[in-house]
Amino acid sequence: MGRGRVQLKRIENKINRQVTFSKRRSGLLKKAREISILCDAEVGLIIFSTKGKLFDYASDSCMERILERYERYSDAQRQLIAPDLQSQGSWNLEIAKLKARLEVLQRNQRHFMGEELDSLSLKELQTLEHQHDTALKHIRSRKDKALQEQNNLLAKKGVDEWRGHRLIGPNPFPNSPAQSKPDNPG
Amino acid sequence: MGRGRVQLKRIENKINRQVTFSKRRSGLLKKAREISILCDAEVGLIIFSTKGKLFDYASDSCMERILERYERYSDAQRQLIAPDLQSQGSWNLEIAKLKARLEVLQRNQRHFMGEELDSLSLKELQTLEHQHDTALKHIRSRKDKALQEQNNLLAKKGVDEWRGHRLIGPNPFPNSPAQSKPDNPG
DNA sequence: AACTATTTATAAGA
DNA sequence: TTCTTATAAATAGTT
Repeated sequence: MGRGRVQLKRIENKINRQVTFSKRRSGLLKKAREISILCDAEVGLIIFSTKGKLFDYASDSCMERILERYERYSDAQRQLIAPDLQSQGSWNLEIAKLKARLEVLQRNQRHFMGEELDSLSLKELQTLEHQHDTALKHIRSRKDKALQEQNNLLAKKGVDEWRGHRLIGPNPFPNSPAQSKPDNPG
Repeated sequence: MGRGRVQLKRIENKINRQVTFSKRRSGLLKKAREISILCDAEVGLIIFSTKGKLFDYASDSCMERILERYERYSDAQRQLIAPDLQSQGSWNLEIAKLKARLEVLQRNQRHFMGEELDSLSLKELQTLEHQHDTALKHIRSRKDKALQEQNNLLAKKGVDEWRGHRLIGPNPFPNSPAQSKPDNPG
């Protein structure tokens, strides 16, 4: 709906993707609200942006109730395989599970930071090294893009200021990183 | 969108309501799918009809994962805003804290793996890059040591076999892996 | 279910 | 981000 058809595939341009997300998000939330009111339906909508920000809508009854109902429904369909092993003492169990997960994650993180490496086998070390290489490639690529964007912005902004002033050289903004930031609207 | 405006209130005619529900439901599900694909967002949509029938959509990762993430997010937020102990006692609080912590760690880990980088600032990217460089140095150093040790072991084994010795039973060279100096024939 | 007159949503541009 | 506008899509009422 707009000036041109759109293919159903990820929008590669980051700016466009962000703008489209913003527009469609509000459209989707609006329609969720409409159907729930017009048709007396219970609706829960959860949206996480790429950046991990949450947007949600829940009809009259709160999201908690809808999710509960959903899980009851799912459970019912799943035929209730596991009965009531968890009722009272489940808190301890859940805490234990969470702690175990935390433990594993923290250990992983230390390894990623290059600590506690003695506990790793040669093969694990090689895997780790490879993961770093891959991650670094992504990070550098993303960083370069960010730099480029910043430079473009600065250049655009700067051109006007330079007109009528002295020109120092062909490239007024050498690739120096985040050091020189003029007014950065935050 | 249709022949006549529609007021945002429950459609009283049952038949109309049912028909509208059916049409709008498919529209809503379609749009949920579109935004998740176009904008690379994680979307979960749950619809219960008046009659209690369930319709839902979840982007790539299953609904379970989205709901989990939603609850982690909510918990984390609630934790930040109101550190209230709920009715059940301190268990909930502890679980909430652990979950919030997990959320942070998992996010970190994704960044370490070179994922979800869009949410990072240029400066954060540079820090991340530097951490990787440091970690890689440690890992490579440790790996090289491990390789050396392995070579030493192999070399020793080779020498023994060369001499026609058979290593059966207890290790004649108790725990001195790195130090071992096989007499070099040469 | 189809059809179609209209209203809405929204892509692109400013 | 916000507004504007041309167009694509969705859908209300009809058949």
